[in-house]
Amino acid sequence: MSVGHTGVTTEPVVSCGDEHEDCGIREVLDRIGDKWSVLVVVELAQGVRRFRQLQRAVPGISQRMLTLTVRRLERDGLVTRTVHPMVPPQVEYELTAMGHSLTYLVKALTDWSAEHRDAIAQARQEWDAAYPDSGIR
Amino acid sequence: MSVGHTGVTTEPVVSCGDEHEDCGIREVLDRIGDKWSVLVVVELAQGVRRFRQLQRAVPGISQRMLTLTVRRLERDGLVTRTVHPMVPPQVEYELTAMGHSLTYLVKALTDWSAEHRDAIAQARQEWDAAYPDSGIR
DNA sequence: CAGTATCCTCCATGATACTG
DNA sequence: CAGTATCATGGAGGATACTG
Repeated sequence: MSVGHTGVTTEPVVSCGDEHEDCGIREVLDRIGDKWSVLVVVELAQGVRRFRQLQRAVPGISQRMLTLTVRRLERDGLVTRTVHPMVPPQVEYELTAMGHSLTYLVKALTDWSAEHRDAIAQARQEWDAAYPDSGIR
Repeated sequence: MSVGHTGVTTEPVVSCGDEHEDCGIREVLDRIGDKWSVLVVVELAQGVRRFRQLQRAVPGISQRMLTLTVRRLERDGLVTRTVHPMVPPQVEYELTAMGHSLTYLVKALTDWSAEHRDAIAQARQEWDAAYPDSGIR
C-alpha cells in the first residue's frame, strides 16, 4: 500500500458526498470511539462471556462502565444479553451477527495501528523535539 | 476489503494476544475517536486545503478545535503544514503517505456504518420501546 | 454474581476576544 | 487569513456503597 511520491494513487474515495452533516461516521465513532466498547467487543470476539469474565478480561474497567458499555452495545444490536435464572445469577453476553461483522472493522483498526505505531511514535518524538513546549499532546 | 458479511464466517482473529494493556488500539482510537480528526482527514483526502477551507468544509468546528486537530495530525505525521509567506498568510495542509493510508481505514469505517446504520437504528428503536426509561443512550 | 445508585472530578470541547 | 489566549461547561468516566 505504498502511496509513495507525488503521484496520485488509487483513492479510496472517502467523502461525505452531498451530505451536509457528517456522513454516518459519527454514529460508529460515537460507539467505537469511547473508552471501552472496542475492548469489550474484542473480548467477546473470543466467545461467550459472563459479566465478571468481561471485567477481568478488560483491566481497568469499572463495574459501572462495563454495565453502560454492554447495555449500549446491546441497544445497538451488537450484543445479546442472556439471563440464566439461577443462584448465583448468571448472565451471558455474546456478539450478534452484526457485532461479529464489527470485529472485521476492529481488525482493520488494529492492523493499521500495528503497521504505523512505530512511524507515529517517531513522528511524535521529532515533533516534540522541534516544538518542545507547544502544549500539544 | 468488504467488511460486511452476514452470519458467522471466518473469524478475523482479533485479540490482544498476550498483551496486558490494550494492544495499540487505544493510540489510534484516541486520534480517530475524537470529535473532528476523521472529518478533517476526510476533507484532506480530497486534496490540499487551506485553514479556512477546512473550517468551511467541516461545519461546526471552531477555530480553536481546528487548530488543535490539525496540529495533532501533524504531530502524528499524518498531515503536513506548509506556510507560504505572503500577505494575507497562506497555510496549506496535506495528507502524508501515512495520512493517506488512514483514509482506507476511514473508508472501511464509513462502509460499515452505511451498511449497518439502518439495522442499528432499528435495534435502538426496539430497545427503546422495550425499556422506555432506562437512562441508556 | 451482576448489577444500581450517588457523588465527584477532570478534560475535551466551545465561546469569545485579540493579533501578526 | 491564520492563528493565540482565556475562560467557561457538560458530560464521560471513576470511586464507593448498597442490593436481589
